[in-house]
Amino acid sequence: MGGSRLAERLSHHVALSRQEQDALDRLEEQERLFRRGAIVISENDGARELFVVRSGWLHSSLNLGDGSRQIMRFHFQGDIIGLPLLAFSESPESITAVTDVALASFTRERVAELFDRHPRLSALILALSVADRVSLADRIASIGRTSARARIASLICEFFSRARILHGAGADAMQIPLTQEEIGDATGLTAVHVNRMMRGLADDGIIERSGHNVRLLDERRLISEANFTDRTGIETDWLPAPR
Amino acid sequence: MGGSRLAERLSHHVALSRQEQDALDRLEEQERLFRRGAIVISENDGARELFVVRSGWLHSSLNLGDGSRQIMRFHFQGDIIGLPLLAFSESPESITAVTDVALASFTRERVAELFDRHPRLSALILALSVADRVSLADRIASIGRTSARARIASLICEFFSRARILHGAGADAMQIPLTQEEIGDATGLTAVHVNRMMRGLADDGIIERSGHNVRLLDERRLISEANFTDRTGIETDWLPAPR
DNA sequence: CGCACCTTTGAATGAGATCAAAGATGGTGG
DNA sequence: CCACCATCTTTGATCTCATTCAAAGGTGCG
Repeated sequence: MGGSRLAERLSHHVALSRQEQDALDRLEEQERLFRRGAIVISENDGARELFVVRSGWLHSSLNLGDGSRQIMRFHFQGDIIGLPLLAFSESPESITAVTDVALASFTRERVAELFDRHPRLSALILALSVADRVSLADRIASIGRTSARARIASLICEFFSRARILHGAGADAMQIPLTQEEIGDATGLTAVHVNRMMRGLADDGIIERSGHNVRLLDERRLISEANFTDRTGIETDWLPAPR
Repeated sequence: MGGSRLAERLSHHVALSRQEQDALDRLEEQERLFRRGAIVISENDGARELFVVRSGWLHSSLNLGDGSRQIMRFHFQGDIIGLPLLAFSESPESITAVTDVALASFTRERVAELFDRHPRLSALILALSVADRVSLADRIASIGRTSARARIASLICEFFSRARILHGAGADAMQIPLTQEEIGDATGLTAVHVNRMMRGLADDGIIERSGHNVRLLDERRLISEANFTDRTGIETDWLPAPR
């Protein structure tokens, strides 16, 4: 089963005290499995729990009235999902499992306890949430002000950058278990146009594709076409003392 | 000078203890003024302080390589700005004063103190930050999946909804001190097209314009065309006990 | 009063959407 | 193990919404 995935994530940034480690372990006592395609939290549902991703890919999305969908963000191991529950009783977004996933669930009362007892962890969670917000802002700029090709390039950059946190820095190839429709829903494009753009990137020798595997051939060019900025490192020197 | 604007904002949601009130007042000891157009925080600058907006409008934006700009979010009285400083040493975004503004500045060490001493305020700040994130997500859906007309409508809805928190629920008219270029930069459109869409909304009897004043004539229709969801109320029953 | 900036309108262009249909892939049950 | 069916990818043709380019009015501030 292994320890807390959130603790793993946080310990990339600070050395956790034993008490902090324990508190985080307790958050992940409840493990739940969902199949590929399962809806973990449904838009406008009274959500009751938050989750930490233990393994797998998910996305959060918004369904527009006319049947179209916007995917806001993808979630990986160590991510906290369902944070909107801290502000709203009905979930503003749907969370869907992209692959089979294992999640650890906990209530917001657990979060209250954490804030009460562990100021440093609380501040760190705020910092992560702020970093997440900045990524969303980057996505807005990508969708609002760049070409279809740049949006696809940017999404690929983001996937590599986030995968490298989990699986080491070197990798130049990875599985992206998404359909072109999902990529379109994340970038504000149609599946057809996603296909043309990905083909374009491959034809120009920037990436190589086979099935859902993507290899970077010219990473520098991809980054520059995407206008991509890596936002993985976060600042921790200001945090309050651990308990 | 008056008390803390952040305290005012938070007291819409919970009754603050005397100690909490005092802690927030201390955050806003330093008042600073900026003229319309001034850049408060510049992208890629080593930012050193956070701010609470005491009065005026600002926006945060990202400048793309090719000279285009994306405005992520507008900020009003009681908003905390510069939160990215909690995660990044260099600001990922620029903050610009849209009107003359008064800001209260404080350091992240003050935030650390707050987390150490006031778990309920900390949790509340996280909740506000999460609510802000949800608004950004709504904006992504608007830009990624809706027509130019709907994006403009949605922005107008957001302005009214936020203005009503500050100035009472009834208002059906307000000043929107933005140029059409700024509206375009926020919605991912060109100024020319913003003009056409606003004219369209006015021609169809949905809004009425004179100068920068906008009056709602058919609010229901505006909301429905915009696919707008109001996200102003936030949940507070889960928060830890006050100190 | 004059100049800079903003708004408005028109005409031409273009990026991405839509519609349609032919391959490829893969999971399921027989 | 393989055949079948649903789903996904790929490609072509056409259309449309928003951009671009251009230029004529407004507005307000110094």
